[in-house]
Amino acid sequence: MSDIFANKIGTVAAARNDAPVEGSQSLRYSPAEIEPRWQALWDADPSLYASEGHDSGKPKYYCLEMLPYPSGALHMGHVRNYAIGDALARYMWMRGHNVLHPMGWDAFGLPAENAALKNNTPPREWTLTNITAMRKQMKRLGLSYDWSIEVTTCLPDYYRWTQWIFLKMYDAGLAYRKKSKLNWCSLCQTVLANEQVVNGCCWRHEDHPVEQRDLTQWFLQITKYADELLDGLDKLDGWPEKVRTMQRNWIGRSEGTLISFAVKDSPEKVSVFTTRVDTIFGATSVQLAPEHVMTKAFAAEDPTLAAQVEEMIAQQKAAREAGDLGAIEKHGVSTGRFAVNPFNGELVPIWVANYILADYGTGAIMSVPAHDERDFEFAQKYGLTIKRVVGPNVDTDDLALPYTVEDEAVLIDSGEWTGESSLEAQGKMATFAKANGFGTPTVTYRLKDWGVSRQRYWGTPIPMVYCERGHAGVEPGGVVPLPESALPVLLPEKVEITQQGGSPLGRVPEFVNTTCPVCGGPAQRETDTRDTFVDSSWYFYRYADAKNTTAPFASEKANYWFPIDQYIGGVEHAILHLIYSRFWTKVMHDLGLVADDEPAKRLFTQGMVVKDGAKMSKSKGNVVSPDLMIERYGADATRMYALFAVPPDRDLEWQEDGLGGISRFLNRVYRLTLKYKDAHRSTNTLAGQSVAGQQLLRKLHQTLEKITRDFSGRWHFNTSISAIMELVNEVQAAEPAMDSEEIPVATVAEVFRTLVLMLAPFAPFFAAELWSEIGGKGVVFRTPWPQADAELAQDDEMQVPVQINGKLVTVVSIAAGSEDAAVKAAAMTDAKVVARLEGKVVVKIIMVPGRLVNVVVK
RNA sequence: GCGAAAGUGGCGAAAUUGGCAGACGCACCAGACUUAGGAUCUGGCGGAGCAAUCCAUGGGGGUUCAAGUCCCCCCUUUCGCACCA
Repeated sequence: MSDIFANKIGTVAAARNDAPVEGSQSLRYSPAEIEPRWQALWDADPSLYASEGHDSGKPKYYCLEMLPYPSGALHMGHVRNYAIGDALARYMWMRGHNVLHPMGWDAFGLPAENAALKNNTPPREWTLTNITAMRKQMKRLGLSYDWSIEVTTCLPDYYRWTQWIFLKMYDAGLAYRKKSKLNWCSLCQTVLANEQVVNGCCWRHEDHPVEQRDLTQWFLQITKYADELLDGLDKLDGWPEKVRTMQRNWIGRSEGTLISFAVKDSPEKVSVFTTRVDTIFGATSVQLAPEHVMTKAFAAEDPTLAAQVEEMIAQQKAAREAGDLGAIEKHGVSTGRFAVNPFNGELVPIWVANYILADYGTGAIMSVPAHDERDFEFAQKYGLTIKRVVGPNVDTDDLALPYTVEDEAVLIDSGEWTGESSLEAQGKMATFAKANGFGTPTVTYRLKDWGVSRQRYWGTPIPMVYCERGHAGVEPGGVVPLPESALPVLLPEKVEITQQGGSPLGRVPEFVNTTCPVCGGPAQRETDTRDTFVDSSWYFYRYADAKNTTAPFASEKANYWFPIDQYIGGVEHAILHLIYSRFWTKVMHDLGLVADDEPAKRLFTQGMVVKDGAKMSKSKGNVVSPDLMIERYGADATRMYALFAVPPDRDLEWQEDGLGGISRFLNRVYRLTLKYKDAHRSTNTLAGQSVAGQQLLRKLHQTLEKITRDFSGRWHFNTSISAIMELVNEVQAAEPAMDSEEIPVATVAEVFRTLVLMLAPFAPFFAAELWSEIGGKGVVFRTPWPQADAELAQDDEMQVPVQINGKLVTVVSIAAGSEDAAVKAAAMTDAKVVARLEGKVVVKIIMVPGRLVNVVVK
């Protein structure tokens, strides 16, 4: 490839018509001329960014940035994300890796339908047009994606396999249909997963509260993997702690006990979930959620209670809609009924309370006011009994309540368990409850199964039909999965999209009406489509084998590339995409499709791009267009600025003036490189080295060391780039010495060659241009990364600060590697030090080898 | 309320292990060159002071020969969670 490429370089360079005047101070590099020229060249060679075979002998490296939604235009957040990924991918190539660096489109979703309504353009057309525009922008930015394996989730060659995996999940019992209460966004006209509800509002409409609706929907059984998802987090030490914590909280695993309380004068029992069974002797009431079945049963016999519960539910709904659930005051109402504490036979009143969540645990609790803050608050309000049963020791009298400590606490007034430690009692009492048939140790999760049905058009059709008449094993109207041979279930093109409720596909008879694949009788297709987060849960596997027409991918190919070595994206996906795709990977692992059970070894979440202190958004009017920046300063400068301004994990405050600085820097490099380009052709390599030459080489190798270290470690590209700037400042200062050849020509050549290579990951067009100018062989970003020479980087002198009582007095210069005694002598004989020591008594002298001398005086 | 991260010049920031606070860049100031340019080059640029020197990393305490960095308390900002029994 490189030979062909070198020829192309020659052709283009020769064809250029604006050869700059060498040595001119006003020489300016023109990104507008350089960048499109190289872009055209790269675009014409699809093999340029393609990964090599598995037998390439190189270590593999899978570098992945999160795929965008094709909204129509890249924003600065994208540019930043991709600039980071691209620098890394190019660097890994130069370090001799076989790199997979793909890009695709998360192309299903509601905005396409909204656009269709607004502009009367079909979603498919709108989406594909946007993809074309954004792909062009990415190319303009010079991003090194392998476009031959591009993945577009809304095309049948992709969603066919999303359907296929769904069928596998159905077979494995992981996909099921159930009626339940679901979050409904009236603006989106569809249900939402729990993960898509933010502060009680829709994730797409931040100020619009979701409603609860009873619907029959498809679910994926992510809860089956709750423990695996949780335990897996411990091994993901290449993920930010913040993301791991968010996922742990989201999963919300909680170990406890189910305790069954008998209801007085009733055959019914009420089951409560508690993590503190050790406090059960202090239970002074049972609290039911307003939506609890027993609440309903009691209310049915008691109109007053029914009205009160009704009001409670209404109030809660209002609070949710005001987006202020947290502020709602606890209140409740007694049912007049009693439950029996199975541990001591005590009768406790049954209440209904608004702070009991219907969908967590059993929707009922035992209330222990002395040892739970919420129960305490509630009991105080209603004057319920507060009975203390745990304390630091058995004799404690005065104790501030509620007392919620469980480590180092012991039980009081708790029958045969009195005096036991809380933690031990928890185990023993659960066992006792189980042995006596009124309790079970239980684990509860906050995580709920993932509702994936959406009442929208622009999504992956669900490959299921409902057999009208039914047949053996299937009742009339029952679910029948389609066979693999029926895939893909194509999304019909001509669909009227309206804002009215119900799935748009339901209004397309040709789609709905079909035949049952088992009995051949009439059947109706499922008309909901799937949540787009399903599409993006496995897209990165498809890159490994994007053209496969007989399977989602060949396992052998996926197993070569996975896990992803570095995944880069925004933190906003911490518990959406990133938990779904972990789940999906575990499922595919269990289905035998992939070897690993985690998709990505390392995750990096970059900071936001902000302007005037706020996230860029159209509504705030503070959006900076990448296209405009490229026009003004070029893609290289724009990308480099995004990396230079701030470390990649922090928020970036966009300041266009800073971009001007990068542009000037590149200009300087351009002028200098061209001025000395003849050095690369010089045959005069015999000249000896001079002090000035040695100094320049030292700086060069120090810079190289630093950048190499930054790439493998902290990714502080801002300091990598400032190190290159420092180097260039020194090169510029050395101009006279280079002109006079005091610095040998061979050294000049080495400096510029290395400089261009170091710039290649950050400014690819620019580096390619200069590489061709200095006669570099092959493609610059496939050229091996230069090796830093530790010996050349070694300083021959060191600057040792000298302090008196910790305050800096002077800095002494001394030969590098000098003995401590010599450094001490140099410090103590320094004129400034001598003057300051006059009349003082030296108590001791602290020597930090190679770093500092501190003289402690009295 | 709970949890996490952060707070350093006019601005973005740097300081790898407790060891010269402010690298690099922006803005600004002065100068040079000029067929005036949003070009380039040179120098300056935390505060006070003529200077020696002193003060300074959100505030207050502490540990240490030495603290932006470690410990304690407080303030502010951002993010996440928010009755999860």
